Amino acid sequence: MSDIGTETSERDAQRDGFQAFLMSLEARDVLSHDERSALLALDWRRLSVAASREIVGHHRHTRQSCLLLSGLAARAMWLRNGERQISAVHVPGDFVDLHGLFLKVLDHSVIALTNCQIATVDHDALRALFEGYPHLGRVLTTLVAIDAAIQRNWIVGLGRQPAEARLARLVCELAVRMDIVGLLDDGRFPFPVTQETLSDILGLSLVHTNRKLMQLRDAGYLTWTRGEVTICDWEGLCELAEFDGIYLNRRQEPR
Amino acid sequence: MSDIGTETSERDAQRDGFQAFLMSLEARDVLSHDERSALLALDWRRLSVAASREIVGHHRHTRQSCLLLSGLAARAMWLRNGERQISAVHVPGDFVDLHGLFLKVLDHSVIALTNCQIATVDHDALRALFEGYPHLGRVLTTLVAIDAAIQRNWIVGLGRQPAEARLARLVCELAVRMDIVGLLDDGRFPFPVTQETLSDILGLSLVHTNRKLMQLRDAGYLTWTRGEVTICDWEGLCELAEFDGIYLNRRQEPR
DNA sequence: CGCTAGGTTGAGGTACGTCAAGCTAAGTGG
DNA sequence: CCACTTAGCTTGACGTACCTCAACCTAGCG
Repeated sequence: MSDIGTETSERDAQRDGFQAFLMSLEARDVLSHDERSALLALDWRRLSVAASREIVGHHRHTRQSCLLLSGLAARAMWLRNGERQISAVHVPGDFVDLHGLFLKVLDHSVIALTNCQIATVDHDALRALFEGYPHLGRVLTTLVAIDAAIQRNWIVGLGRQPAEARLARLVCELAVRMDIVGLLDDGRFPFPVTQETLSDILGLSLVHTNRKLMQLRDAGYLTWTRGEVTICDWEGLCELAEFDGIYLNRRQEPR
Repeated sequence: MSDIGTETSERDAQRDGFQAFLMSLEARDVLSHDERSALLALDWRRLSVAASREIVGHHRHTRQSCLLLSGLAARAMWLRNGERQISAVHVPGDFVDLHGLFLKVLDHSVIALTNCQIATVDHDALRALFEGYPHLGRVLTTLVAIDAAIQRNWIVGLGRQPAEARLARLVCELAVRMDIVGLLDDGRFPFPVTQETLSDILGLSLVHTNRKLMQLRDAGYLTWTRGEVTICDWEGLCELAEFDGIYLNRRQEPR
């Protein structure tokens, strides 16, 4: 393909939903024009997934990874008694199972929390990209490492924080992640999930989740209506959650 | 250096404590002779760290990563009130902060749970290794991804399992990880940590940890004396913990 | 106008936390 | 060889954060 052709396809790709992904990458390091082009020139396959459908199945051998273009998704694991724990929430721009490139078999499912637009790419192509563009490979691997850092943070919340602080922590984290991909608008971001889903994120019962959520609302920290969270007291929330966003690595650094 | 020289240094390195690391890698994929040599030929710097000292500090810019040759270590994070949550336990052969190569700044400390032998290596050297040996780089990155898979498993335990099952899960996981690096001997492995440390791993109080531990002992699942865990009923423990070791990726696969 | 999914509220139970004490074994100084 | 100390383990009593069950309420929607 000619230079002009590449340019066009890059612009197309951006217009069509890769913006969040690029913002996520460029929040962590500077990408060269070549790197961006190579990334977008991969053979992405687009799909729509309806809310609550499975995006990636667990315990299956994977040959491709999946990028979330729009919508919300989550990693879910089930216990024998039917209880569910969500171990990650994915926002647009997240490469939801890039770790599948290394693990081959996943121990969890990825489910769509809302209607989602996704783009998948073959592992073979990704491996070639990593070899051809080592720096780009490192930036992508950084995403995997940030993902793990987020999980560490959840472990602290689940292990040592009471329900209210845990909830506050989640809201703080999501706000920053949404901001990174341009979806935070004046302290407001979309989060159209049920309180049942929320309770599976926080490791709480539905009833308790509801009570603590109302408590945060009544105390003036936030509002949460019609699938949208509005943060009213950012400082207060951070204080309550003991939130320090440093682990989200929002710094352009040579990686 | 000549071939013979390399051979010798490789053998020396192995004799001196890299066995666990190599076993951990080779449990996940086949390494070529070249790859093994290149890995061991890095400029490793050896250190001893006394129990309960810090191995890696948090919030500092790191320029090197640290391999655990012998002993036990843990990732720890503290809350304002002084409570501690441990988000990972490291066994010999673990590359305790390989993710630092990508993150640059860590959000946690790594502390020695026992006296430890460690070996550090510069990030520059690692980056060069990743570029020169892409496949080896992928195997190393697989370790980061497995580390994250372990964390996901902890999230499920912390969020949805009662204390007893959570404890059982930890024991199952450690047994398999110890086995991978050759430290499991007939269902027995060394784990000389206090119950206070254990409670910080499980997100429980010391007293409750003690009671549940005794319960597991009394029920004949295991013994835990003089810093050694002996599993008496592997099937039963797995059943109780709902443990499925698949997430530890103990399979030689092309990565 | 009735149905349904999701949110809210109340009452009572339980797993876990806290406080406080006693126990045990290993180390230390006389 | 015997106090004495100390770190870690064990036990009891009691408090609380969270869970369960069971309603009821509300807003959308056919």
